[in-house]
Amino acid sequence: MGLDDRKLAVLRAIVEDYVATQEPVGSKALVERHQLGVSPATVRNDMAVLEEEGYIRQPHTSAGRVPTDRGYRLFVDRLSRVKPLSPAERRAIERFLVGAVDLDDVVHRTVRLLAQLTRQVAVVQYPSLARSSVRHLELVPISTTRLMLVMIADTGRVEQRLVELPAPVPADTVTDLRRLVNEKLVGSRLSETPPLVQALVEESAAHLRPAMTTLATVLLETLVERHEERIALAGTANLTRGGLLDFQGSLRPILEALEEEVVMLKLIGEAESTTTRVLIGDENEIDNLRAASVVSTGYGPGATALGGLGVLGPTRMDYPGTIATVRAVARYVGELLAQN
Amino acid sequence: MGLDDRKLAVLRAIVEDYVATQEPVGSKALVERHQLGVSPATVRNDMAVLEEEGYIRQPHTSAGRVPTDRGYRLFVDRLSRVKPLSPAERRAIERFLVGAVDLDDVVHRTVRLLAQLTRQVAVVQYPSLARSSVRHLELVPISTTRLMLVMIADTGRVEQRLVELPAPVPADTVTDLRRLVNEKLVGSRLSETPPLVQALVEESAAHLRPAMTTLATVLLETLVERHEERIALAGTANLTRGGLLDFQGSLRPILEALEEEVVMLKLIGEAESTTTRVLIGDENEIDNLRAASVVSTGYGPGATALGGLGVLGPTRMDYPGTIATVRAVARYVGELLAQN
DNA sequence: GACTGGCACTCATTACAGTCGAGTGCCAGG
DNA sequence: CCTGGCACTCGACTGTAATGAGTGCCAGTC
Repeated sequence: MGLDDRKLAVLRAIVEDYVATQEPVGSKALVERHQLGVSPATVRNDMAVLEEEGYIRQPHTSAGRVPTDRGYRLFVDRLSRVKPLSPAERRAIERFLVGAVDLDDVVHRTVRLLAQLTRQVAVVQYPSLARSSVRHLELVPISTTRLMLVMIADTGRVEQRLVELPAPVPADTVTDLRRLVNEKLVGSRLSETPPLVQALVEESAAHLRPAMTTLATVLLETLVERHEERIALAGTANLTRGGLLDFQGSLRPILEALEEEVVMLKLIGEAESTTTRVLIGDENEIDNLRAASVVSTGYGPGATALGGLGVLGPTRMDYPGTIATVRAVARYVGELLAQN
Repeated sequence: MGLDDRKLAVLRAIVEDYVATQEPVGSKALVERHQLGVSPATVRNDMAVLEEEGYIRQPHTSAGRVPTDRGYRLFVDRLSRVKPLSPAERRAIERFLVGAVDLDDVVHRTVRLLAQLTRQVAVVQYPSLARSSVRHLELVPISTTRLMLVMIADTGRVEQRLVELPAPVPADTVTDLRRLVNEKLVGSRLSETPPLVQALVEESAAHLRPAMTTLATVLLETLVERHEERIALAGTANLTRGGLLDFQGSLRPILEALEEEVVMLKLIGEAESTTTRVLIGDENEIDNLRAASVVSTGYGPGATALGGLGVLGPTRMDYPGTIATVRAVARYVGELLAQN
């Protein structure tokens, strides 16, 4: 497959023009707008090759060319230069994230910021519980047979669960329970707690045993096993930009996918590290998103990811700009969380 | 304005047919589907009157009639009979809400349930902080100069805030602070706390004074004053049902409005009681929602509302069914929260 | 006075034909 | 290997005609 430099330049030009104008681009328009130094006819020949190789296609015979998913892929991998953020964007990021009062606030601000900067749909995963460690456990008596268990993670996440005790327990028993679980569990990663919890139950004094057992069950079942991951969304209105040309006419499948937390988590939460991933069109494993592209990355202090974030938009998107923005936001959020 | 019984029957028939078919309804079709006992010509005369009074209109001269917002209003106020829930729906509600592990879970399940049953966009407000009372306050030391303040409300809501202390405080000071704030504030409604907090600061011993002051500031500023209200959304994909006929072609304004928490809160969170409100089309004060209708109600254990919930859909919606569902879900949620 | 059948009229929708032009593929020549 | 030229394709647009659902009105009937 002989893709010489000029053919690549043509592909790049096609992608850039198409992203900008949203209209199929013809050979004549190309040579006018880009300094390719050759005639339209030559470009046409190059286009024919590019089409044969599957990088571009014609919507209909008498129309210009449009990049295929494969074309975008090549563009992203080899043709796009990193686009540095504008000072304005840089400032926007900083300004947006100061003054956040709690984790919820940080996440909400982040997702809105991301949606605003990229003008696409933004998704931010809350710091994963599985990768957090326990900072404090609190037991608040609701009644004599009910406790509220509150877990505070080092990332700032707070989860609460109602615990129905098998028998009434006096206040000082609650105090004992609280002391014990904190002594044993504080500081350890949530994924490492099961044996510790087990030990807690076995070592606990007889009068604490029943309460401790139910407590342990709630802890393991609702916090560790089905480690609740959460996400925040913003910018769905951006899906309507570009008329209904993007997403082949219907927003339905996209909106459906966005509402499935599980799906979204799979999409942006899989990353263990802070590398950036780009999924273009049908590279997507989720059928509903075959007409969309996703740019995602992990964020966290250092190179390990606490969670993922990303944006979703039409395959016809400004990849260099989007990638730069997603990375920048992730870095800022990572720093912000590291401060806590 | 002589709207005799038959004219009202005609209006009802028009609304019902139009909601069902989504197409302008003509005089002939009407007499065929409903037992009106008169000829099409007579119906036409009635229609002419209804149109003159502004209850229906013609999209174009040679088309059938479509209800206006005013027509829907009359229908809702005087013509619709309450539609009892089907046993299947009743069961769905019960099944959906058991097994919720915490407040977040309750809210998420509720909003999804509502979206599913009504096949529209559902909005659920978290129990309002302003109307909650304090169940417990916890202070977790992060470092010697940082505390995490965790407030647990009687509704199950948990809020956390970071407190930056002016000077390092030893552990037993934190214990003192914790005891003091709990003694003073537990049990009181959040809206009543300001004087209590004020008193706390003034009465506190000299060595606690500085820490207590900042603590009080955080409490008042981030929890009481800008009482953070939160909402959950679901079912946005339902906006795309009915093609793009509803919402006059663009989902844009609707999606934008849905993302503005403030707007949504105003829409569904204003109700102080558990009465049901129906806003039809341009009765809506929010411009973006002039093409939509909203059915909302307050929910809570008794007649006072802890928060609001509702659905948003096209003006052409099944009002009786939607109203019944919204009420039923609100009642169940109210009961569920009362159990905590 | 209220209802009805009949009839002329309106107008969105659909189908069809024709024109236009952007863009292509191919080829012969430099 | 590149280029100018040329025939060709086909979507977009325009204009016209046919279709038919639905109406408003009127004269006649109960």
